Amino acid sequence: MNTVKVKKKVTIKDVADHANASTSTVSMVINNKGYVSDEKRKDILHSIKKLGYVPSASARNLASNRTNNIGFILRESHFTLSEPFYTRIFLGAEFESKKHNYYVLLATISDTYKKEEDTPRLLKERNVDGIIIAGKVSGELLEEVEESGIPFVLVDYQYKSFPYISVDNRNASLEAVRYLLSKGHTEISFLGADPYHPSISERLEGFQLGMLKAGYSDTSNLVFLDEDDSPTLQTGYNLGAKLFKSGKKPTAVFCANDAMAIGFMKYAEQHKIKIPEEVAVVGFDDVEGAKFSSPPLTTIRVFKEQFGELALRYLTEILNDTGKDLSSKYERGNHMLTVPTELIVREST
Amino acid sequence: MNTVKVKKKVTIKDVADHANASTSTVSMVINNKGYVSDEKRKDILHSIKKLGYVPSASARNLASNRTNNIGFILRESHFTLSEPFYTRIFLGAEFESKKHNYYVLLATISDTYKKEEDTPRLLKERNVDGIIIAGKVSGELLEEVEESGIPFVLVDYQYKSFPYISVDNRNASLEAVRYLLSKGHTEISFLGADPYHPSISERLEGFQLGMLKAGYSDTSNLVFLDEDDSPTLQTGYNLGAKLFKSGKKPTAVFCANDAMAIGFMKYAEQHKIKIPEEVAVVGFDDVEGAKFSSPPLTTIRVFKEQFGELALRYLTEILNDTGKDLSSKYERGNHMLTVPTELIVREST
DNA sequence: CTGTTAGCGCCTTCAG
DNA sequence: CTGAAGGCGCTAACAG
Repeated sequence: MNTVKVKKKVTIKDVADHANASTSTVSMVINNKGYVSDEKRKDILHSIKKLGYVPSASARNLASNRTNNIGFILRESHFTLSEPFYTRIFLGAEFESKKHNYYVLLATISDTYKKEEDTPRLLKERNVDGIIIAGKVSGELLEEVEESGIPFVLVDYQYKSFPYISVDNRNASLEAVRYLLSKGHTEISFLGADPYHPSISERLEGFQLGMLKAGYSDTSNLVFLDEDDSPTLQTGYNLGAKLFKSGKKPTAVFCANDAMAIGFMKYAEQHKIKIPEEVAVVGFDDVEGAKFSSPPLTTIRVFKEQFGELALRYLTEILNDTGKDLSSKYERGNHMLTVPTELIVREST
Repeated sequence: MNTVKVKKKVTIKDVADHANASTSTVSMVINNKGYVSDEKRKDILHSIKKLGYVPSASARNLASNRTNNIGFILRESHFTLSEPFYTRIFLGAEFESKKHNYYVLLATISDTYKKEEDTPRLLKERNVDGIIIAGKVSGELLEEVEESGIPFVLVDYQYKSFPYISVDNRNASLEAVRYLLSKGHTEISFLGADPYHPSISERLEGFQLGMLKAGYSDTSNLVFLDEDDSPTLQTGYNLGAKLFKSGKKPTAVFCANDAMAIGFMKYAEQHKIKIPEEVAVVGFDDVEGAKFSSPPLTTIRVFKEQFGELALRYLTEILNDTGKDLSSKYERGNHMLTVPTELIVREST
């Protein structure tokens, strides 16, 4: 048995006594609710500090029927990716949660999610007030979450008309194209994969829009898509091969993401194609490796932490909905919030 | 305002009524305490399932004065490293936590920790039953945690005589040396940095021990240490330069970690030194990149997830200490648990 | 604007 | 071995 130093727990009652107030007044002060005279409030705050009072989470949760927890659900494989994309999103949420006095509970799910069986404990036990779901996950899980009635938001993924937060892919791509055009490029190729993924198709659309605005209405023979594969290094490499073997000679290539861009550059390097002299390359994401590729990659930076921040803020606003009409604030069509991006120019252009 | 589907909450009382038992009996069944007749237990379990009863965390926490949370404290910079070392440790803890019905609350702290000011909320609010601290963190934080009286354990770090879990560095290094010896190498060099870090010094000791056992008692001129720097790619590169310029001609190099090993191989590649023909290289950690280095690196795999698992299990055992003498189980000297390793042979040897 | 008073849902003695 | 009853610390009406 351990000898544990138990500083006798100080409760709300102790504070009330010390400040000559009632527990309910103290409660109001703590929760910033109702009206308390300035003087009393000051007394109470003083007593709280003096006694070192810290409210018991379980007690207030029990009484108020909240949990003060936000769930963050994520596929395990996404979490351990060496590119800490989702990790940063989580971090953003965790950081923001401090401001709103929530705790973030992380739940990882396997890639082969099975309804019921794999239901995250925090959902089963309803131990959260709201849920953030990051990245592509099983539709079954999403249905379960929706059925639970717990407010939730998707991040970097879309499904049905569920609320979500995404990168402003179209505008970002548009900016990239404008930049390339401004550097004098006109033969610009787009390399993509998994074109049915919303993010990818939006990036393609942004590309097409940018070209269209510059007067290039037909880009079809400049777009290279790998429909079967996902946008990886290898895919970029393969499409690079395909592109050059097709006889096309674009002066610039815009890739659907950094991984593909880096794969493409690898192909170029091995085939003595000089970057940026012969072909300029732009990626998308600004992954850690983009800075260290050779040459360092010009790309569109996505502010990962902001994803998490926004998601958390969105939920807290719903949860503390004081009657303001949130829908007017958020629903522009069924589109939700977008996180900003920034073009980072390095040496590949 | 949302229309929320509220499946009326089913409480322990509902279960008790349904099963013709009292709430306390139900409670006992849930918590596996006391004696309940088999028949009643079966009835109760049946009712629980039938009604879909899930105990309320806050209620039971309030009543039992526990939180059912384990805190996981980690430096933010460690968390977002592109090598998901700590992320995996966290994952291991999270995974194991499910078995013990705990939630894991992650708290990141900045690299410039300031007592009081930066104290993680979960500590301040005492919202955890136990704490896992991963990686090197500020001593101030550690003192605070100790003062709190909350049981804790360090992972991959040591401080004073606080309980910790580490890699079995000595044995692992010993194994690496034995392996190299078995391949006929005798001139084996050790490359290290930050030699005052416990892990590094233990690896060096393992190396020395291995050499000693094989009859090479003096390894001093085979050991290259960078005292000022940490074991990074760059350090490995630099020590490679130093090694070869020193005129030494080892046939094998054992590096304190993979980063250094990869840096060393980069130097070798640039200077046309063939690996493994001229120099065999062994690393330590088995980072993601080890598989993709050229050549793929022979190294010692550390089971990251097990760190988290062990840490969590250690805490739960302390927390549920039923009177068994834990100290006898854990304290071998002040040394604590170690996670196993495995030699992974690839093409660099 | 402040104090009184029920519970929130569960655990835990303590009789029976 | 089982049931009754009190209380964990706080919030939320409701009086005053």
